Order: sequence, then C-alpha cells, then structure tokens
Amino acid sequence: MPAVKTTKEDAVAAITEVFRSYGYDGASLSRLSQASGLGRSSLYHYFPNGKEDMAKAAGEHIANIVMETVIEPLEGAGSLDGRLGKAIAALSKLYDGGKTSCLVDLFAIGEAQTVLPGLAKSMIDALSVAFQRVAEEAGAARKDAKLRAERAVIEIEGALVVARAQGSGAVFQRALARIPSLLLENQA
Amino acid sequence: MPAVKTTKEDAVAAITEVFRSYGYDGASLSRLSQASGLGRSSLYHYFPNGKEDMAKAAGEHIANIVMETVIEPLEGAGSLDGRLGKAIAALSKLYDGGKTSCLVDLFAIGEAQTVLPGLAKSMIDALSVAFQRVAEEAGAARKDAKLRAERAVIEIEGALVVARAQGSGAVFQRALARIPSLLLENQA
DNA sequence: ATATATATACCAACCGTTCGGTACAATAGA
DNA sequence: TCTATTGTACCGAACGGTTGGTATATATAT
Repeated sequence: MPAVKTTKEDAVAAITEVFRSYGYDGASLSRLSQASGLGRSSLYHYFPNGKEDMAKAAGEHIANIVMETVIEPLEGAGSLDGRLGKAIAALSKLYDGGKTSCLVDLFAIGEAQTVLPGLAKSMIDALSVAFQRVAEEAGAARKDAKLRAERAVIEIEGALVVARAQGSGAVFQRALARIPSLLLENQA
Repeated sequence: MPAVKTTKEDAVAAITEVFRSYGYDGASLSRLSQASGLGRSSLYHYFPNGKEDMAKAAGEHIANIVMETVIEPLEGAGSLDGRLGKAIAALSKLYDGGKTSCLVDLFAIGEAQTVLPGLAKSMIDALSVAFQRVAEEAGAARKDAKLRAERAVIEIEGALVVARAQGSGAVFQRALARIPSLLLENQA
C-alpha cells in the first residue's frame, strides 16, 4: 500500500458530514471534494460510480456507527437500563445533541429515494427491531413491543426534525430522555 | 387584462407540490416550470425574486392550509373530540395519508435554512400552541400541556419521516390515531 | 516494474436568471 | 366610436456559471 495523505476512511467520514448537512441534492461534488480534501479525480478513484457511490458509502458509514454504538449495546450484556442508557448516549452523540440531521430523513427525499433504494428503510428497521427486543425483554407482548419500538423511532426522527426547525437541540434531548419509560414502563 | 391561462394561485399550488416532493435543492426551475405549466421565464413574472420567492409562496400556501384546516378547527366550537377529529382528518389529507413530506422538514435542510429563515419554526410553533390549548382545555396544567403538544408535533413529523422511509403511510395513520389520547388522557 | 494515487484539463448537460419581444385586454383621448 | 397607449401575461433564446463525470498524464510507493 502506498502512503496516503487522506485515507478513504477519513474521506468517507468527511463526505458523510456533507450529505448530513446538505442532503443528497445539496451535496455537490465541489463541497464533497473540499470537505474530503480530495480532488475530483481522487474522489472518482475511491468512488468509481461517483456521487451515488459516495452516498452509499455515507449510508454504510452511518449504518456501521449505529450498529456498533447503538444496536450492539442494546443487545449486549448488563441491565436493561444500562444498555438503554448507552444506546441513548450514542444517539445523542451521533446527532450532536439534535443539531445534525438523520440520513434516513435526507435520503428519503426526491430522487435520492430511487438512487439509494432501501437504505432508509433498512436503517429504520434495524433500530426498530432492536428497540422491540428491549421492550419484549422488559415483559411486553410482541405486538405491544413492536408498537413501543415504532413510537421510539418516530420520536427520535420527529424530534430531530423539530430540533432543526427550532434551531435548538433541547427538544431532541427531551425526546431521548423519554425513551426508557416509553419502552419499559407499565409492563405486565 | 389579457386572458389568463394559469392563475397565480394554481401555479403556487403546483409549485408547492414540487417543493414537497423534491425539497428546495431538488426543485429545479425546469420541474417548477413543467409542474406549473409556465415557462421558466414566465415564472419570474409572478415571482420576481425567482426560486426564493417561489419557496416563500409555497411556505405561505401550506401555512394558510394548516391555519384554515387544522388550527382554526382546533380553536373553534364543539366538543374537544370533535375538534381534534377535524384537525386530524385535515392532517391526514394534507400529508396524503403519510405519502408526502412536510415542508418544515424540507425547508430546514442545508441552504434552504438561510434562504427561508424562521418559516419552519413559525409553523411548528403555531401547531404546538394550538395543541397546547387543547390539552389545557382538557385539564392539563400549562407545563404538562406544553409537553404533550410538543410530543404530538414530534409524533407527526417523525411518523412522516418513517413513513417516507418505509414507503408506507400506515405508520403515519397510527401516529395520528394516537394524538387524541396523547393530548387528552389521564388529566387531573 | 507495477499498481496506486493525484493533477490537469476538459466535456455535455443543466442550473437559476435575464433579456427582448409578443399577444392580449383594459383604459384614455379624439 | 375609433385609435393610441398602457400594463399584464407569457415565451424563446441566451446568459454566465456549476453540475456530475471523464480522459489523459504524471507522480509516488512498493
């Protein structure tokens, strides 16, 4: 391997932030190039299919982070409260306390839907299933657990939208704080 | 006066749908032109400041619809259940059962934020205040009512995001159905 | 020597915008 | 009543600039 100034990993991280800030359409190659520190040609070296590949890489990048920092802790060892606490802390960090958008939201707009089919859905599903398992473990029947998980995911996504509109992350923090009671409370 | 093929009102309605489908960046002049039936240049007759004016008109258009079909019914006469029912039906219609996006979400992305400052926030605030008054009328203390209203708005926005990601409006309908109990239940 | 990586230069297509001009209806003056 | 003027509605063509993408050449590291 040759020496590299910017690793592909670094480039993907930078690119991901551009997509998260501007959405698919707003993430121009100029911005992508500038943020990653890579020239146009270098970008096409790492991402042969151009913007589409970059968006896919960004999606996978975020999916990996969610898997490692949110879903795995939820399925790991320890008390339910402790595991949920870790996952919520990770979500707070991932969305910078409510200041940054969710790729699920951004990649489900306009043409991005057709360019990246299924990405948004699979991310929502993964988180939803993990929450559902937590609720079941707390004693909820499968149907009830599924509904609670759906509400938790909705609260996260909705709070991110409202937080962005209000220009304040407070509402997102409040929503995160509600998740434990939403999933665990009043079980049979 | 010349014969009018397309009224400005019709143009605004068509333009609004383009912004709702593609977001600010994705709503190109070509698409706006095609959807409204007006030539690219003709759009500048109605909207002298171009795309920015069109986005503002779309925002006002939606704000008016929300005011007339959601907020006014909430503040009108009749039983709480009846008024809430009207508002929820209007929301279901406005978002086509969860199939279309919310401008609050789309206009709070990337550069649209700076192009249309405050629009998203004012729309969120108006709906939130209306919900809060409903909860207070049902017996909730102001602080509790405010929180319930915030949760209702979050559920609406979040369910729209999840519905779009899943390609199904079912989750949005479920969220709308939860709003009455969310605002009215378990009051002192 | 070979594969990887980056730079330079370029492309057609499209972007939002502007311009010059046309069609038409209402108004004003004779 | 007829004509001249005005103002609105709209369009085709073109503007400079940017888009996403490519081809070719050069550099670097093994």
